Amino acid sequence: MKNDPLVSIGTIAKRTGLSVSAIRFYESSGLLVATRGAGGRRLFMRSAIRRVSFILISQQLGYSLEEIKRVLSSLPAQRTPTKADWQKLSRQFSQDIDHRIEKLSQLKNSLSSCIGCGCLSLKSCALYNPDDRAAGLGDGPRYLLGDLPRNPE
Amino acid sequence: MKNDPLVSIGTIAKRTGLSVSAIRFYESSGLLVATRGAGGRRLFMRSAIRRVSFILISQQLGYSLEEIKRVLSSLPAQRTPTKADWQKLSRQFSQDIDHRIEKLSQLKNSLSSCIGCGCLSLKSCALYNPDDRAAGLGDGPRYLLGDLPRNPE
DNA sequence: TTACTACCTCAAGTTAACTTTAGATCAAGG
DNA sequence: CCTTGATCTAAAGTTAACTTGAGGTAGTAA
Repeated sequence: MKNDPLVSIGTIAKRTGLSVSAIRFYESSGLLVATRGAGGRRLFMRSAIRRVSFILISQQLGYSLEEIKRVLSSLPAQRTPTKADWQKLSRQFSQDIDHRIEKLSQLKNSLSSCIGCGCLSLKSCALYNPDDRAAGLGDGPRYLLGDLPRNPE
Repeated sequence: MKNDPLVSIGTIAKRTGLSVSAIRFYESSGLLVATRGAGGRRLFMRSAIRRVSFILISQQLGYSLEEIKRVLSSLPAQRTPTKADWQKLSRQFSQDIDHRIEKLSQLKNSLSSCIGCGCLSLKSCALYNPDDRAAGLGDGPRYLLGDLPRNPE
């Protein structure tokens, strides 16, 4: 049993720290695949544990389940993914992490120049108005960090 | 009007890129304070723009509105915050950013050692089982990255 | 005067990511 | 044989963070 290639939902839950219901939910959303055994019970390949791990890490990086699903769809659902399969995802992941680190560094820099300026002068604060330090122009919308808007009104 | 100390909700919306309804929502949740003018219209201090900026940035860092509210509660709600007021928050923020950068770097390291190991051997993968590289012990739950669980079942 | 446009309130709707509840099945242990 | 524990399904509930809708007021432009 210990080395059975197919494991129960409870095992996945214990090994990943997730709830059984969450794993059921992941399966029903198509993030995981399971065959069925006696009495309709889900049977997962052991590699599903790794898949769940990947999902959890991705979530911490801020990906939605939909996005994760898209990324994971490049993995073979049927056979156990190979080294090369994971390597591809990992490289992509690594780049994304670099991206995030860079964004955070930028944010930190903006923040310290903001401390410098005292965060009081709206016209010169780098955090408030990053593209427009020298300008003092009109008063249209100014987005923060350059990656909004999110405004549909 | 341009330098009026009190501004309309529409102005806040334009300057922050947020929707009017979101700002209304923030006020009703206690994240922003407004007085009322003619016909019950909200009047915000100009400093509310900065406050909203702070909220947006914090959200990008993954804080919930509740947490942000807690942090912002250390700012004076009535008078316009001073340089020192913002500096305190900024320093705290900076530390948090450092923290996140460090976590991401760790993640990236784990990831590359995982590429090294091929992500196939569950017993030796650093990402899968960071605390337990040498061990090969029993099969209790193993959490990722050391900061779960989130499992209430 | 008639349109706009910006604003108001209150209630209900939305989406993501799960959890909870209720009622049923099934294998193993005492 | 009976109970316990793990599992199942289907449907409804939950929380955060907003948006949308309905119906109304108020000031400004043609």
